Amino acid sequence: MKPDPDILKILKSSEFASGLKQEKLIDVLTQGRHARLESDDILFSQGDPAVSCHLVLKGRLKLTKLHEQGREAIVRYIDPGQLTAAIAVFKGSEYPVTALAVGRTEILSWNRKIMVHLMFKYPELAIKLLEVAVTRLDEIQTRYLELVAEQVDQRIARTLLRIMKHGGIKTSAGIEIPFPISRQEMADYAGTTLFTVSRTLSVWEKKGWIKSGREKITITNVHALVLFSEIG
Amino acid sequence: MKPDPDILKILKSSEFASGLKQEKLIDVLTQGRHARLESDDILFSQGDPAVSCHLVLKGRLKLTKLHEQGREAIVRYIDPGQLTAAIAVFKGSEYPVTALAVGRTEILSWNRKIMVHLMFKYPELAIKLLEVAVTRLDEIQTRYLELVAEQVDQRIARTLLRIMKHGGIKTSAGIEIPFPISRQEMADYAGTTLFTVSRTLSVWEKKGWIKSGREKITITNVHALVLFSEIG
DNA sequence: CGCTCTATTGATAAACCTCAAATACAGTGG
DNA sequence: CCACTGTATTTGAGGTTTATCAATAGAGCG
Repeated sequence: MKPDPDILKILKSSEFASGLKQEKLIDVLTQGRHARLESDDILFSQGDPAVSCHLVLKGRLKLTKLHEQGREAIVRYIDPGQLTAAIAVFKGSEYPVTALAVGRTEILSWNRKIMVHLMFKYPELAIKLLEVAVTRLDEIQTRYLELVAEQVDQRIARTLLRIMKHGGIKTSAGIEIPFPISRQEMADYAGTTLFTVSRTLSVWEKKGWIKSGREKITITNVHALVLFSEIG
Repeated sequence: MKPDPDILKILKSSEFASGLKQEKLIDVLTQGRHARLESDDILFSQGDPAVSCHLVLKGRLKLTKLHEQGREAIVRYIDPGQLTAAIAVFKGSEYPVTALAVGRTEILSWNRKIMVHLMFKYPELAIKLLEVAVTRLDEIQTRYLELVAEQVDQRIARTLLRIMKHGGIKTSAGIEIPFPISRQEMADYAGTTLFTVSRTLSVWEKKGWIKSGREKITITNVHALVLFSEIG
């Protein structure tokens, strides 16, 4: 079976397998399983037995975690070249989050058995994976601290900037979020309510920092927003 | 150099090296560096270059993360047999947290070079380390969600139960926390203020769920507390 | 016994959530 | 092209939770 050169290219520059030699990359690639997801497809659900790791090739995954009493938190987005569900490397676990496709999304997946096999074959892969896990750990710890220490509007600013980094595109008007994002989603990401998000965005719009519409946001003054996210 | 049999035993049952064969364990042990810390000694500080991983042999480490605007969060405690600072396996990073000894504490440390060498030599070590990182990730994600979704008193209940699990000891009166823990520390762990913790504990004391004194807590009704932590 | 550090408690205020109602927007089918 | 329908969003009022501040009490230590 010939490896798809496009996929190989993404794999090569991914956080998971960058640095590996060509032949190893091809081996890793051919042992994975390629899949396409439609928008809002659920790749896996919180509580399912964790069987596979997934690398995003195109599109985006949204990881959410649900609390018994109804509230939902967005854990993070997984962009092209990023890996998720490293937990699948260990048996007996369940996915702690739900993964949902944001727009049409392509992924490459490896099940546990293959993953463990690959890691014993190429220890550098295990180290890469470890690096991914540690990075994720650092990020969520930072967000945890922000949640404890900062006020809502500051957190909303950080949220908006994070979403921006996860795929904002430059336009003449500023930096635009290219996928639909509701106030509710922003609230789930920032740990607040859609009302508070709405109010806060209104204020920023009056200040000229952003332009927003229905499920659409353009940041017109990144600098001001960054400053605010850091100083409050 | 002969390995200390006591340390070998702890290493053998640790989350980091359990499952390894004796000779490998000895190899891992002898490449580590043993150190003793006095109470409140700082092992490493947030922002320091991350050079070593540490396994706690005796005692306990408290990991805290500091926010610019003064507030501090307790990220977790590291108990005997547990490992911390996996980040040290990668170059160019800094410790994202501060580690402080709670009581006299003994540790076994490996620097980055040795760690990477060991992981290439024994890939199962890399997988173990990955498992540790993933477990930590899951824990902090859960706490993140709790912080978003639950009220203070519920979080304080969870905090107390977590501290209990990290080394509570059974006495005739109930389960006692054997190391001094202030209201401020509980607040830093639960993401609130010492005043709110004090008030909440007072209420529980009146209900007969706990007995508390200066930097000392005994849980007399675990069941009630567990129930409350889950239902609110 | 006095000093210092921790804890308690009360009063007050700020931040933020909840709920309700009105409004804007996008897509659909006539 | 336009009315219609279902969401998404905005905005206001009011209430709750929890932080903040201040003052007091208690515990341990030399």
